[in-house]
Amino acid sequence: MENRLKIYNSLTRKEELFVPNEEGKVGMYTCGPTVYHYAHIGNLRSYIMEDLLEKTLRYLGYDVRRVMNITDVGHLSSDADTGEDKMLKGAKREHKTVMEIARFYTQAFFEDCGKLNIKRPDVVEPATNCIREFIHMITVLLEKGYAYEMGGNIYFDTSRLENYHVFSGQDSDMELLVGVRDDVEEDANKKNKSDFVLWFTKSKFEDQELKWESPWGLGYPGWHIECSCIGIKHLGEYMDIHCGGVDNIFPHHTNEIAQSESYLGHKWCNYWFHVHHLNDKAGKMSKSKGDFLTVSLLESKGYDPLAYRLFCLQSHYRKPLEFSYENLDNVTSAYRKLRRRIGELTPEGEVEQEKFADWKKRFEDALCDDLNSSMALTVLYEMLKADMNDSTKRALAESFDQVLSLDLLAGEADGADTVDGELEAYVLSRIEERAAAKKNRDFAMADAIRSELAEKGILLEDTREGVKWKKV
RNA sequence: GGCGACAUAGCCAAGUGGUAAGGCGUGGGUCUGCAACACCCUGAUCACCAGUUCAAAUCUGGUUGUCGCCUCCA
Repeated sequence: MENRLKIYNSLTRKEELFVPNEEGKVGMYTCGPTVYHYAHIGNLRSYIMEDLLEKTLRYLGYDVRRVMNITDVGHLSSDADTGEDKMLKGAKREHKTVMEIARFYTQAFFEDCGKLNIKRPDVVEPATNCIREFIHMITVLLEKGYAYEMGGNIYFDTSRLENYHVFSGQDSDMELLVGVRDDVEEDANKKNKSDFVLWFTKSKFEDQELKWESPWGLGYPGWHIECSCIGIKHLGEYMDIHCGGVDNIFPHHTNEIAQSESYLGHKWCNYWFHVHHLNDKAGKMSKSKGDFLTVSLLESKGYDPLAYRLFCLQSHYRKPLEFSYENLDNVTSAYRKLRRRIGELTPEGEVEQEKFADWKKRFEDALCDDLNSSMALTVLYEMLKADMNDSTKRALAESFDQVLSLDLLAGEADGADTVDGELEAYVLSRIEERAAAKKNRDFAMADAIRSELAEKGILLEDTREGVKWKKV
């Protein structure tokens, strides 16, 4: 097959033609959530855009295998063995065990993803499932001399690498710059400032719940080792694309590359895909400051989660995006109109194959241009305006939706699905009475019926095709 | 202090050398008993300054502003 997708590669800092290791097949890895709390919509932006990448690859015909880890242990709030494990913090907060917390928030995460039409990765692997693999990898790194033991912990020795800071223009000078931030606590055990922990046995906080036996004593893994291990476990020694939020570039992805390539002895992953942040007026959205915006919160305010998906798709994944309710209102309105418009397409006539192929190509071209989702949406709008029969438009919308995943064909709910038969019969009879009243020009009666139904949550609308109603 | 990104109409946003896509909103109109829907019409010279060029939002240099990373973060 022809490789057409151009994608920005953080590693080379250039847009490149995507060429997988094996023709037609893609091994894709995504850094999953640390399941200590709900995901906020900023976290979810990354997963939406990664979902777009995965679906674009599938749409273009690639056989994609996607792997995601679940961080359920070993993610300290500081890497210097001083912070508290995030999982443990969550458990304390809610008076539950770490495993209960992990299970609960893992499920919550996938529920949120479901609402946003984010496809579940082919493989989802919790870190606690792979302790044996972590130990193996660390053992090999020690044997090869890339790691050392100090003060009870195992560290990766970054001085063994010629090019540790693979992503940035920063190089060894970095050494001088680390620690500029006041709040960075340093671990005296490290030989080099950029070294990082592979395995902890000594922890300053004693109540770490999850510990495993290892050649170096009872302990638990460092944060970075899991993604390397899980990636290699399920995708082999050569990975095509590794995804994550931009904030993962350093130190997480930098460290992943360091340990993976030292372990494997060769280049590991060719393309690095990083999604930029969702900000609010105050800047970067986070769980510790400002509003904690979750999918459930948006729903409770009456927003459709898919309107948020459209909100993300309207923008480019490599641009910071600012969230505000004003913007979301804009998009909600656009989303409602778009669905209604597509829902009104009547599937009559044959699909015009030539035009179908032509518009499909235009849609693919937009996506192939470094996932220009905004342009892809424009293609959708232009397609709807183009000179074609409804069947063709409908078929195209359905096709595009394989990637966009906006439930474009769902149209406006007509109410019948969600309302029981008795109420439906009543509503229909009232609509008839109203029609009769209108015929007699008794508009007072007609309006009275309409407001009575409105109080029951039934909204009426007179369209050219007759009265439409829906329950809200 | 170091590294990096971004700056296009009220809002979101495309466009990387040839006189500014698209969406939402606004205003006007058609339709309608009214409302809603739908449809039509409606808007910017691209942060600022200097330069390169026949030609720049698009290239170069500078200025300003916003944001991110520099061991919690998607």
